[in-house]
Amino acid sequence: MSDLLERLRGRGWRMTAQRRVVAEVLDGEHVHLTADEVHARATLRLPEISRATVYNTLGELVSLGEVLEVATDRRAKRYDPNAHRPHQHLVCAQCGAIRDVHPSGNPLADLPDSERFGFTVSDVEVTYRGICPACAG
Amino acid sequence: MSDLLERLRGRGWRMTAQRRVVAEVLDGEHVHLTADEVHARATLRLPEISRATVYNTLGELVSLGEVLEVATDRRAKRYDPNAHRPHQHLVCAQCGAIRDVHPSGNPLADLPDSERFGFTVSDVEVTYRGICPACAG
DNA sequence: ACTTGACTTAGACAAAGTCCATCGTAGGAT
DNA sequence: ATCCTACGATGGACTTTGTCTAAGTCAAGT
Repeated sequence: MSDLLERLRGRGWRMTAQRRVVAEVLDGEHVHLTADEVHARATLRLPEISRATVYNTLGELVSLGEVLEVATDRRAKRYDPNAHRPHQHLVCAQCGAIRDVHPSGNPLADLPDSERFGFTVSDVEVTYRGICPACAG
Repeated sequence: MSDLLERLRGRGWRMTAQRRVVAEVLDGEHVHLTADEVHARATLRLPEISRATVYNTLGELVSLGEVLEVATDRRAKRYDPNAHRPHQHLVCAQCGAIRDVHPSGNPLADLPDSERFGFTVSDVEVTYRGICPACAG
């Protein structure tokens, strides 16, 4: 799926070997990688790529709306390449595994104006927590 | 409200000056403080209290279910003394301010069995994001 | 092919939190 | 009231995750 690369090129993204590799890593595996995991995988293809570049590129992809940042705790942020279809996350409290889920309903609509305290609310993030089948034994 | 201190003592918590001060700081202000903010306030009453002790005590309070940890991004975790009444959070994307909110509806019910992948789902955390009035100018 | 400004790099730096060896003390035992 | 001792506190080193900077490199338009 080099749709991603095409879209980026179409937006005037200057294409470099480093950016291509980072985009391909994210596009290739639909799992939720940390920045360091992206760096590790990128290094396999482009051994000299730097950490800073991986962070910069991930940040750009997030700004462009091509990738979502998922912060479930104070550990490393994870990057979710499934940005085009809205979804929420189901996290195993024991092993940390993450699955994309698609709940019914619109949680934004559940927050009445009287509970918005003057905020301009633009987004809602729902994290379900539980025990995955593997951990439940 | 030294209900908290009473409860802790009743549970066999060994009472020290440091723990009392941390518990009082949390119990006194129903805002969402970071560990460093708790430390700063505790230091006013007990100047020699260490950071490690504040971290340890906060961790114990969380384990005991008296305080909730709120990790909204990769900034510092915040500690929420309002653990007895279920609620969700509204976060300012700019300054990080947090408000408790009470949405209508039950998000747990919005996750159909077909989207649970065999997980035993026990909890859901909803974070609304936006810009607070102060940051909006 | 040249030029230029955007991109990359290594490493220093920073924020938040954890770990550890050692010292101190709360609270039961005497 | 004093003593004991296991539990708690301390400060500093360390770790993890991420940001910043100055200097070098290169993609792409001309």
